[in-house]
Amino acid sequence: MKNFSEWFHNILEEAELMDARYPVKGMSVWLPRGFKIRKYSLELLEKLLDEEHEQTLFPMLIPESELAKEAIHVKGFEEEVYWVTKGGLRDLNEKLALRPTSETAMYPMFSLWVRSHMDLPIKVYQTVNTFRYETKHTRPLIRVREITTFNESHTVHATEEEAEEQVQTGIKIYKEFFDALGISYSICKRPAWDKFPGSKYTMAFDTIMPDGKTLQIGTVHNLGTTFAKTFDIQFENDEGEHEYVHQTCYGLSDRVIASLIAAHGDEKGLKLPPVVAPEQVVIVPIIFKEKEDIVLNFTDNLEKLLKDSGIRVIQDKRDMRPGKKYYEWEQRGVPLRIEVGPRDIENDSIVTIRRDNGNKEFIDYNENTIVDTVNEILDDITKELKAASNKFQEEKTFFVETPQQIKKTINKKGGIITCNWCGNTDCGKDMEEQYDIDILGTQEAQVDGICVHCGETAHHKVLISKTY
RNA sequence: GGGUCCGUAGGGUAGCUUGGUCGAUCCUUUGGGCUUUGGGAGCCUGAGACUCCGGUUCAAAUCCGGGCGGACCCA
Repeated sequence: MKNFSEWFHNILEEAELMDARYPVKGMSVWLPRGFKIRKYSLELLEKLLDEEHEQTLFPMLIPESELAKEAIHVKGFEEEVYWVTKGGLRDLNEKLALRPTSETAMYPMFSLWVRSHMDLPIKVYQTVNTFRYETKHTRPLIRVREITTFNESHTVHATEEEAEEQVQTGIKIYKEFFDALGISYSICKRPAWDKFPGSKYTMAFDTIMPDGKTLQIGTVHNLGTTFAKTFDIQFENDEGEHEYVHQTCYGLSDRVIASLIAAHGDEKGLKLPPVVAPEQVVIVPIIFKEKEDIVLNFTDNLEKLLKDSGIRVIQDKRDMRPGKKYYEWEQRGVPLRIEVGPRDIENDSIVTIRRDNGNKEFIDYNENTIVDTVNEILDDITKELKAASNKFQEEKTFFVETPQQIKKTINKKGGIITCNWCGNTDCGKDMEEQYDIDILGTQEAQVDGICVHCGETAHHKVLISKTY
């Protein structure tokens, strides 16, 4: 892929996922095919969350007074908040913010809900849209002004330990989610200057894009008691004393879809993991004059068999050359194509072509086993897509030991660089400036030696890259 | 915040320097018809655009000013 940016922009339109021509900067339209991918992705995620969370829905408007309560938090967002200032022709008494995220919408309510330790823990999530007035270059799904798909979980606990455990649970859920989609990732602790405003610390998932830059695709925050103190969320413990709660929150966004597209795509177009593909199988009947009925009878029957078993299948009977159909469905990322022509029917076989590796196979046709056969292939495609994505991220991750190597590696190979680091904020910010990169964060590791940048004793393994 | 560049059918473009030949080029898209179908077929016939406002001029897609929109670079 020569130019990822351009490829990404084009594929959204070519595969009929989104229309970015909506006349407001940073806002796009989900087209039916894109919306289905989004829907299947969300179903997968919400199923994982439902095991221990409950789904809720909070209002989109937040009064200025609530939004402004937590000083550090609001500072992190104030430059990108959209405001509603009028109701009809009248000025509102109090400005209302379009939620940039929902802490300040939810936590005043949590304060009402929590009375005793019996009310804890609370674990809720919602999937909503949020708004951020981005000033940098917007890009569909990656940097947008309306995040149309913002899945945010919020939990409330009696103890610090429980909150700490919940952070691990959040990470575990997201891992499972990304694994199911075959999206590779690295996890690290964001540096102090880049954590979620108001949080104790932030754990982040980053995936690597085809051009070597990384994209943040998920975050898990330990909020400590900051918000509890601001919004007065207290409970009565079993000794009758009031204590502040410990909170976490974690979220995912449209960027998951962006990384899904980026992780698996190639020059031909999308490669969709079967679990989220709007069409998992496309049947292309090869129709010759005088033999229409033979072929169509066969493919209609095949389509019904697959459909009845729950496979998302589409038969393409359009009056077009088969070649054109192949290109089109490949561009759209359908995992498996089945071709059936008169010749195959004579031989009692069908042709399968996998989108992930392009392999073409003639397989014997048996009505009783075809569903199993197709499911096996789809499962294998899922595995292969994930393996390929993980391999790419591994190959693009480099350990370096000198400042020269940082520059050289970033410029030549791109990707993620790991090295020893002192953990000092001044040193970190200096690195970001000097090497023109971002510090993603640190990972737990036994580190010997010195900081690659300042030469002090190293305490961490740090991840750095160019980012979106 | 500062700077550079750019706006021609749904998408991509030619024309602009040197105003007139533009009734605006080509590819793609798209309606209808014929024909055809094992990797983007062909033919016939239709559809579709000069970002907006003002100025200069006999004459503006083309020159000038402004608005709106977009891309990129720097802080």
